[in-house]
Amino acid sequence: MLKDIMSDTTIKNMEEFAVVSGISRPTLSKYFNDPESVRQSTKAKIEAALELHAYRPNMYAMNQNRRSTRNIGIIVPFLADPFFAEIARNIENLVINEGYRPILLSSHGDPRQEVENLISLRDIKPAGVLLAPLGRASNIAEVGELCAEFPTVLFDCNIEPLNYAFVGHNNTQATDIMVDYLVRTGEPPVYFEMKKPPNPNANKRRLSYINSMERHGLEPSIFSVEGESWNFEGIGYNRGKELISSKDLTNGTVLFTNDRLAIGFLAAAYEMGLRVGRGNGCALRVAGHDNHPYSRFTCPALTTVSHDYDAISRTSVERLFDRLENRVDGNSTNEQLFPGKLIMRDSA
Amino acid sequence: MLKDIMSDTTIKNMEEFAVVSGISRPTLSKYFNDPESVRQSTKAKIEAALELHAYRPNMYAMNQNRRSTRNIGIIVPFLADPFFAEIARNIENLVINEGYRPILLSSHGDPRQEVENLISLRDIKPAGVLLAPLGRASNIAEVGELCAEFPTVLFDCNIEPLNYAFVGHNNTQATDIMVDYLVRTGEPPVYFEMKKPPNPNANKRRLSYINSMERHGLEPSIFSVEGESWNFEGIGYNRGKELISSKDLTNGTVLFTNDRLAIGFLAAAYEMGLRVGRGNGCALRVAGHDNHPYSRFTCPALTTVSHDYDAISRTSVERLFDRLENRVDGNSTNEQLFPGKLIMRDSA
DNA sequence: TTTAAAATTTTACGCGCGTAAGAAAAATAG
DNA sequence: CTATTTTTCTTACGCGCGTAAAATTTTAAA
Repeated sequence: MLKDIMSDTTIKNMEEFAVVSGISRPTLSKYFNDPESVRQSTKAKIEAALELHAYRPNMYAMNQNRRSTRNIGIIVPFLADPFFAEIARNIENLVINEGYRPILLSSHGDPRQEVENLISLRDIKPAGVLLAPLGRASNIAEVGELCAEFPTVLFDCNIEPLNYAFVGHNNTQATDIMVDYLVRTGEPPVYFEMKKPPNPNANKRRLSYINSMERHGLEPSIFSVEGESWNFEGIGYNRGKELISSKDLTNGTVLFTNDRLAIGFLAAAYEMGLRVGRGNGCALRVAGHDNHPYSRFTCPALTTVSHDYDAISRTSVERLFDRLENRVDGNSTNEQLFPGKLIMRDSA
Repeated sequence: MLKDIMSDTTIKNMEEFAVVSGISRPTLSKYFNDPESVRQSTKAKIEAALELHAYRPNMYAMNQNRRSTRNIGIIVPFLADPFFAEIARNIENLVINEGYRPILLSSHGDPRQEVENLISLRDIKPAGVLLAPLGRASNIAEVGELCAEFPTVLFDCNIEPLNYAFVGHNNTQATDIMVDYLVRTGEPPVYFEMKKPPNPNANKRRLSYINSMERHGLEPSIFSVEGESWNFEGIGYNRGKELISSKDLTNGTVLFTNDRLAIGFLAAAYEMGLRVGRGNGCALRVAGHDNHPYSRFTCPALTTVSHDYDAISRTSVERLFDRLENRVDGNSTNEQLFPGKLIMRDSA
């Protein structure tokens, strides 16, 4: 590349770069740690030399000696879910903008993988961690140790016994507005969820559904279906087919605990000729929860409740950096929730 | 944790662990580099001590001095696409099984981000790299430098001028079997693609479509739609709506250059009351390409061509490790393609 | 049991950079 | 222009581990 052509010598370390730049090594070290910490004139000299000689400090040597690395560990439960992929992308960018290096790990829906991630995260000595736990299957003790060892912010899914910094979605309020909307606009909803949901958010949602229905003077009715994996669409599809053919679905509205189950169910309904939607001639209304990236493209488009993705990712990162840079007075509110927003589409 | 309770001393480095384990530091170093390289009896001693004292070598100190790190860089163009998320997951696991540490980066569909990734990858001094480039927007020079600097295997999308190790999907053959199937079973397909596809695979597919049609003695017909982002579903949806309302879609079958465009189109068709499928009473057949994880759940379920995901990810990793462990005679075939498989569902 | 081979220990140096302390130089204030 | 503050330079040591070489011990072979 250009830089190598212009310089006959290849810079191997900071010592050599000190020679060609005419700046002493300790000052260079200071510059690379924070470019603003040196005089403007020396900064200019360094950057001029950098243009010619293409040198980057050895990351391993740096991180071996620094009090703190600039790594931020990010762990999500299931990256193949576009929902988490989007959140991870947001968070990554925010972390980079703070001048840190995001390191993204996915637990792939597997508790053992999550523990593996927790362990291997220690190897990189992160300055901080943003962790979205698997939930029910998470190893609480291991997560607790991580929180004790590194500044950590949990997001998306809390582990309540830990009572640790958490930023997430207000499942109770979000479910409530959805139930309210459904009751106002048609048949009251029955609820569709997994018997053993991987994520405790599901419990909050179920409870909220029940409360909401009772507040409306209506009888809650819940389908709890089998299935333990993260293959939610598949579960929604298979259980949906069974349910539809069993004719148990007497009611005209189904509220799903999350969009991915609803996506699977909609495919099943379509295949079985069951017309879903809010229009005339529709046998069934369907609503979801999460505003999954694909919920716009279901048939019909899925009515759902959106997380405040933006606020949640932004706040998670902010809270972490507040702690890293000590601009926080210890124990602010542990749990920080953002309200959901009703997304009205065609399915309900 | 248990280990800390049982040992009064906290092990800070290998020196201290040498004392408590009764094994010399150089031997420990050897063990941590390859547990099988020491005598069974000493291995047992070390692992017994490890049970009691919970020590892990400092990654930064290790990697500073080792001839080669055990990091494998993995770069994918767009992780929020479940297609790539799935491939990345496969590859990650394979890399872990080889005893290496995968480091996953996403270019988020942005060429600048890709260059950033290429650069920041150098910081971790990877032993090898598995790179799925953005394609048309990729900085060929930068990718070329990476290939020259580290053992690299390209996958999913080749950068042909580089003529480098590549493992991918046989777009030509895959499109061909789809056209063949469509011609045998109904109206010959018109082709739907983006005018400026981000990925050169699209060019292969278009060409194959044209050749295939001509071989059947049929007139190729192509809709090239606008749109430059990676928001394929949105593009398929919006252009689909236009196309359907313009009545330009005289033909009864549409073959999409990829599933994500088809997913968006199917949503548009549904919304506009256009009945898609292969059965009686259907106005239009729709087929895709990729066997995207969500293609099972479209309405109707999408007929498509699948990549041999498994073979592609496995072979990519194998080829990389062949080079890393020198079990390869230099220049085997550069380009290695795996055939697609027709997935017959309800949309065509 | 003797001998050769293999594994381990001892000793010692180096990797590239962080960082501390005092001296020197440069910028700013008076 | 001198005094003071700020920044840089020089010097030096340490981080935790890889690794080389020679001495020593252990194991396997004869």
